Amino acid sequence: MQVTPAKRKQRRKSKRAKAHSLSRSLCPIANVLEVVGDKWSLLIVRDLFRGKSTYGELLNSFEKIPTNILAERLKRLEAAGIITSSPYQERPVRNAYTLTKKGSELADILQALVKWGKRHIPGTKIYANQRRVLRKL
Amino acid sequence: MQVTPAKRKQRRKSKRAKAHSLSRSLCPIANVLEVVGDKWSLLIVRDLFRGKSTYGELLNSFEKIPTNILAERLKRLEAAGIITSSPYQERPVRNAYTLTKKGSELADILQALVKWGKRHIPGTKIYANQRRVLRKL
DNA sequence: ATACTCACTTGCACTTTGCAAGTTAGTACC
DNA sequence: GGTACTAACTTGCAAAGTGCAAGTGAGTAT
Repeated sequence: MQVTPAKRKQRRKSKRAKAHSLSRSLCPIANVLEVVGDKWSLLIVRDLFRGKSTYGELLNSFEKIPTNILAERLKRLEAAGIITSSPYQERPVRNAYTLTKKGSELADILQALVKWGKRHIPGTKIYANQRRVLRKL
Repeated sequence: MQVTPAKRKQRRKSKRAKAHSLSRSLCPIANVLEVVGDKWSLLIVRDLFRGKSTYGELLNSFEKIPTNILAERLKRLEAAGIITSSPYQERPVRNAYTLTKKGSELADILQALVKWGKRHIPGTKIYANQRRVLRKL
């Protein structure tokens, strides 16, 4: 109780302007990659398709996403309207992350990735559960 | 004249082992993202679909890819069997980059990205030329 | 009161990116 | 043969991002 919080945020401002032209591109490909064009975002979406929903479940993905990256990506994905978080229980509050309609429509992209990967990268597999979920959409 | 001696500067080795588990994943999504899951690779592929082929043409993409990034990505994409480079003229040697069959089959992924982007990101467009090329495949 | 769990947050070393400037090989003109 | 120019990279370096481990806070269990 007596512990002083003293949270010093001290966020370092970027000195270099972030005004990179990618975001101003009219190309839908460039714009989509701005949102989900990194190594982890689509894996999080994949896991949500697979039925995971809590922070802990997502953290235990096979690829072992670092916890700070997961937290940051969840914020970004929520800000982008791809996922929503809502408490599934009070006391203690536990949030569940779920795909929005916009997010669930990423299924086409995941399917295309799976199709290409299975054809061109040896040794890849798809889990039955995931296939079923992706088929449905 | 003789072929110039390869001036191989010593590549800085990473001190931290790069043995991240992503590459060991069986999931095709994770594996595909290992290869093209960054901000630039698929834009290069997009431009090759659009008909660009030389280094200079790719450098002048709307999104202004930095030149060292372009050079590095071209090497990676070639190593991954997604593109090939071949001289289209001698004296001076000029190389043209083209998609392999494996690379051209990324069209499905690009199409899925375009479809989702047009639906969910306002202000995006697709160029007639690109649409035609992507339709063909 | 102590230990434990979940869901994060913070600190920091290391890595990747992005910008600019430099290099290499050739052509063009004078 | 000297300067100018072009294409295709390469290099240097600071800024931004990533990944690991450790810390935090709210709540539960004993």
